[in-house]
Amino acid sequence: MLQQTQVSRVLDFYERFLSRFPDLKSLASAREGAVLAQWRGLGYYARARNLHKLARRVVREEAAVYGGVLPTSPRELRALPGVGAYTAGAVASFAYEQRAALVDTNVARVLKRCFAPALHPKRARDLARLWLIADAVLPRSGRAGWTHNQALMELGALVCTARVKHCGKCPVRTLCRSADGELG
DNA sequence: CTCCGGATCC
DNA sequence: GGATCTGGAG
Repeated sequence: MLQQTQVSRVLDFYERFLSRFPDLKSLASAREGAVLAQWRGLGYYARARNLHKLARRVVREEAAVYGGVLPTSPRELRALPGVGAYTAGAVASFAYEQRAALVDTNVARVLKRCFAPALHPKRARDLARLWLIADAVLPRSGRAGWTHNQALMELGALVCTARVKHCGKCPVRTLCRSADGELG
């Protein structure tokens, strides 16, 4: 749901959706129409269809492989419908505490401003470089990586925002290559 | 690279 | 009015 959609907008849909489909099994046994009905109003309906396919694949078709549970490595997650590089990294890091980098729109902006101001995250070439930076600054352990990734995303969501950045309140302004203000 | 939804920010 | 939002598929 959070793919290209603001958290504040997702919250209500998330609660209602999980109330209707509490786990992968219930989602897999539902009709696609029922899933889309819960999704109505949120937009990007391919996400709903992909999530439904994912549930059926994990629970039914490849139950022998997955055992009804999501895999833990980014590479395996990436192979599932609707799961790209970001979502794979987010699930591996946040759900399973694996050591995995993740670059969403927030992290891309933070890393760009902090380490590589000349890059343009919209270009695939430059985004790939930001992924390399994300991996380079990622702590060794999965547990520390969880905190690190949460911190990067929070920084992007609350301080290093897209429209109005708040460099004066930023904890890493002294090492940021794009920071405003009298401090460098 | 384009398309996909719609609320919200500026 | 345009940009932006915890992207991914065709």
